Amino acid sequence: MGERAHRPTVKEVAQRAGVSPMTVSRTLSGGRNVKPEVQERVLAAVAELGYHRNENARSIRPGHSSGLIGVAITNIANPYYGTFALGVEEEAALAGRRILLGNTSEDASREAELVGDFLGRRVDGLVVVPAAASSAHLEHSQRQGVPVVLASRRIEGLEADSVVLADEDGAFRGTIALIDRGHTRIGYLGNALSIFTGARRHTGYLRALASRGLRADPRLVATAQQTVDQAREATRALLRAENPPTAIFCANNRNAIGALKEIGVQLATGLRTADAFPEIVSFDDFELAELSPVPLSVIDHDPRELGRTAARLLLDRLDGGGGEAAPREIELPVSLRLGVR
Amino acid sequence: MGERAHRPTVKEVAQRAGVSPMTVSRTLSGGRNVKPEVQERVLAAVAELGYHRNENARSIRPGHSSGLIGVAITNIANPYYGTFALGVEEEAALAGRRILLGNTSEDASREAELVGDFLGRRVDGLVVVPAAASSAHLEHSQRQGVPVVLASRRIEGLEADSVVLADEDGAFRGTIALIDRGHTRIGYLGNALSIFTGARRHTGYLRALASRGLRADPRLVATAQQTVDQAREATRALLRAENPPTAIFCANNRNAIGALKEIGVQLATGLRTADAFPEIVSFDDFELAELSPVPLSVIDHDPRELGRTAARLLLDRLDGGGGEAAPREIELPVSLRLGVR
DNA sequence: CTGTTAGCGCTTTCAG
DNA sequence: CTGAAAGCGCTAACAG
Repeated sequence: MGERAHRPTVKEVAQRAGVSPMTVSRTLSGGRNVKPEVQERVLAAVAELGYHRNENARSIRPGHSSGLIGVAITNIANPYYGTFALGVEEEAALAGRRILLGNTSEDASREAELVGDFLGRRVDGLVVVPAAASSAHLEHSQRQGVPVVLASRRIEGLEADSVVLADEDGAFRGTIALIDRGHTRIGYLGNALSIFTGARRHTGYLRALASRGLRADPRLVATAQQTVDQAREATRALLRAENPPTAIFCANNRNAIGALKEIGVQLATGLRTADAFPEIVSFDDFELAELSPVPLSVIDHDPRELGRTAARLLLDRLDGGGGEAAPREIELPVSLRLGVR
Repeated sequence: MGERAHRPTVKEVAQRAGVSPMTVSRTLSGGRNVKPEVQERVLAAVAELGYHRNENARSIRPGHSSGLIGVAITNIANPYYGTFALGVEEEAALAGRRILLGNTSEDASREAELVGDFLGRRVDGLVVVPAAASSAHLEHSQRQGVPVVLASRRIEGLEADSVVLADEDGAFRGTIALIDRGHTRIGYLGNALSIFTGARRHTGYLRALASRGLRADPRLVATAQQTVDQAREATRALLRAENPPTAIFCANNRNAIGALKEIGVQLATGLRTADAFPEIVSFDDFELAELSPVPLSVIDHDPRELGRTAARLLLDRLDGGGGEAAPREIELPVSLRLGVR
């Protein structure tokens, strides 16, 4: 397999083409001031040897950059973030850049480590879905001239470009939709309020209730679920309550999927019919939403576009010369799709 | 934001600590042969300046490697591959390595480009879900001493470590299960037969039919769907056929989800009841499978484990000294989960 | 225990 | 149009 474990260098290419390393370098950088026939010889040597410029060596020269973008997300396995990463990757690839991907598992110290590592690899910039509100490591990055773009979540007090969703607006409208359909006991399943989106969506939910003169019942609110299984468990608890909700607002797809799974399983026992179970609104669309056994509406948005936008914000700052411009804060709209099922 | 756009170097740290660059270097590499009190001074300077070793500069020194693993997958947006990437990332992180991620969109030339770029960045190795059977660029990588691990799909004639699923076995068992439930007209939805998994799963399906004396009806076989929407379309065509199938074998999650969506939508019209629709077997589990409106069985496996295994094969070759060992070909078992719904 | 020298692969001067 | 020299940030190897 790796018999001839050797990566050719400029020198070897030069030797083979009978020129100096500089001529090879020039040829590979566009060929300005190199006789066409010499270029041909160089290119031939490159092909024969299978030469690839060492980008790491290039990147240590002053002025040159690594062409790398560090991407730190909280959970690649969530298709939402996978799609987000795809958006970043696409846009980065268009600008000739590559992404370094790391998973933080929603862990702040892991994120700090990751950022440190990224800086060591001389990334040109960072796209981060922050795991927590701590920002020392991100400020550090900025101070070294490595811009940071926050995606999906902002951090209080950190001056950085950011792109987030209209969380509160979406949650508000979704909850209002439930109230309009006659519900007054509306449960809430979301992630921790300490998380940016968690807090904003919860606020939207509360504001909707208040705007219609409804009082929130804290016993119907669960905000600690990170996984589908935890969401199922929370749903089970909600359904077992004395006076269970007739509708549930799910603040993200993990929770909506957990709720629907639990409802599906309980339905399969045949003890109760579908209309005995709560109607659902989900922040985040997800696959097979249309198979929901209960009425379902979805607050829809495009994670890929979120990724693209984050990348574009970063690339603008890197290539667009706007290195010192004021932070841009973008809020992407969401759309309410009623009665997906 | 980037006011003091400056990344400190060893020299500056050395100066600040009143030592030579070598002492800084030694301290950062474990501190062998450096007086503890001097180490402290160095570490203090590092912290004050926010110094990070330039990994790119380190990696050009002989013997040192980049610590990067190039990962080329066909579609990050598919949660299956997202989870796969997570597995690779996890295992790489345990070995102190980072992943460079690229998306090929199932496009062979894009894959070749990506591999070239990865080589330029001096990755230690490659994990590839090959988009096509072409392997020149991968052999090239191996020749330069950069090992390649193939995941999910193998390439005929390429000597490389690989980890794939028991595609044929799974498809065989899934199809047999349908036959055992009395079905004789069994449709097939899969991706192109030119794709490794496509061919293997199709073979398993055919072999199952043949083993029970059933003849495959080519009009019930569709093998060109890459997306959920294409799968829906294909399902619609199948259901509209003169003598429609009473069961469908779906060779991947895109196709199963498309089929279930189409069935769900048709059911919602109320023209026919659920038992008028075909029973489904899906190769690949997926979220909300339990909400299927028709009986569903699943050929289950763990993409994260696939990713971990691929990474481990690569790391073994890199760190385990087994640089020249014969290629290892792993086939992960799959499990048939009958009656998920 | 610490510093000096040299050179990794590359490219920006500066001379031809 | 082409090459020689110098140095990017870092660390083996060799003094001391």
